[in-house]
Amino acid sequence: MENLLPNRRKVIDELRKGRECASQLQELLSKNESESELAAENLMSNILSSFSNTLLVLACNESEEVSKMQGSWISPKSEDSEESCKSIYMAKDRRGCYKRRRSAETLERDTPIQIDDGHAWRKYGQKVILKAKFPRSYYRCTHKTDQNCQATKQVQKIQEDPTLYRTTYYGQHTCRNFQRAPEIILDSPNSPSDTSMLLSFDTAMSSKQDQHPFFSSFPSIKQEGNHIIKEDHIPKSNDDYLVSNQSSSSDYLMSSDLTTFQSSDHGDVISDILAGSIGQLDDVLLQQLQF
DNA sequence: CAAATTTGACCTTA
DNA sequence: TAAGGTCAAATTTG
Repeated sequence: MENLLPNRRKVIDELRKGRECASQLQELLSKNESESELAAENLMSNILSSFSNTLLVLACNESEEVSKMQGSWISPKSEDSEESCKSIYMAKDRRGCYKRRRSAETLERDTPIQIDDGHAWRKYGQKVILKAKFPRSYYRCTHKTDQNCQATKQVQKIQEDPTLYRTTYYGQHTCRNFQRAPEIILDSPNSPSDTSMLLSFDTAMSSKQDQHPFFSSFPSIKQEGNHIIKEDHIPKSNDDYLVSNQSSSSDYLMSSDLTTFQSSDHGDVISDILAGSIGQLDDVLLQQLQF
């Protein structure tokens, strides 16, 4: 719990300065057209992202409530939340008897690499999306068959920033996965995320099942499809053309607790920030940091 | 050999 | 009808 840095404020300050500089530099670079500058500009984007994400993480520690939704989560349920239940008819008994997306419980998140969210996923499709540079991959829970777990997710590389993947989660995990947790549980500092459940207001979506609808609190050892922990390269299952030799530092995003994603208004704010340009980050984020 | 991925066909929705 | 989501046979992987 007390993992707050003693001089956290200073850190934030420094980060802020750094990001400000990076921001200015980016501005400068954007005025030139040469190719090398384009590359540099791209780099700047990444640097800015790092700053921003770090600030977010720090902001997470600020308060428990805030922490849960801010782990770089993006836009809670964007779907057509209103008319979601308009097409209930499930077709013939044939192959395409799948119904449309079940509920509006969706969640997006951008991560530097394909993050391991602690669940076992099985890839079941990949599509080229119109006007999108990168294909979209479809995953369902590995336990769809044996436990009828309905959770799915889609992963797609973000066009504006190919170093990031946008993952959209649908449905909740109803599966119980016993095999992957044990060894990691030893590490206690994470466990408060369980108690955080108690803070969750929306009993609506937590219907007696797993406490973390989309994620478990712990990183898993392996994940099908996209293992992020493997040694030298990231598998190109999603046909990533880029090298993305990111560090494995994505762990900092792991503590997110979904249960709050629709209960807070911060979620929207943050999502807008991250989804859009990072330049606006200062205003809102720093407000939330309010130091 | 079982489980995971790939990939084109099939299905639904707008 | 086009675009996106899913299925499932073929293929790959461990």
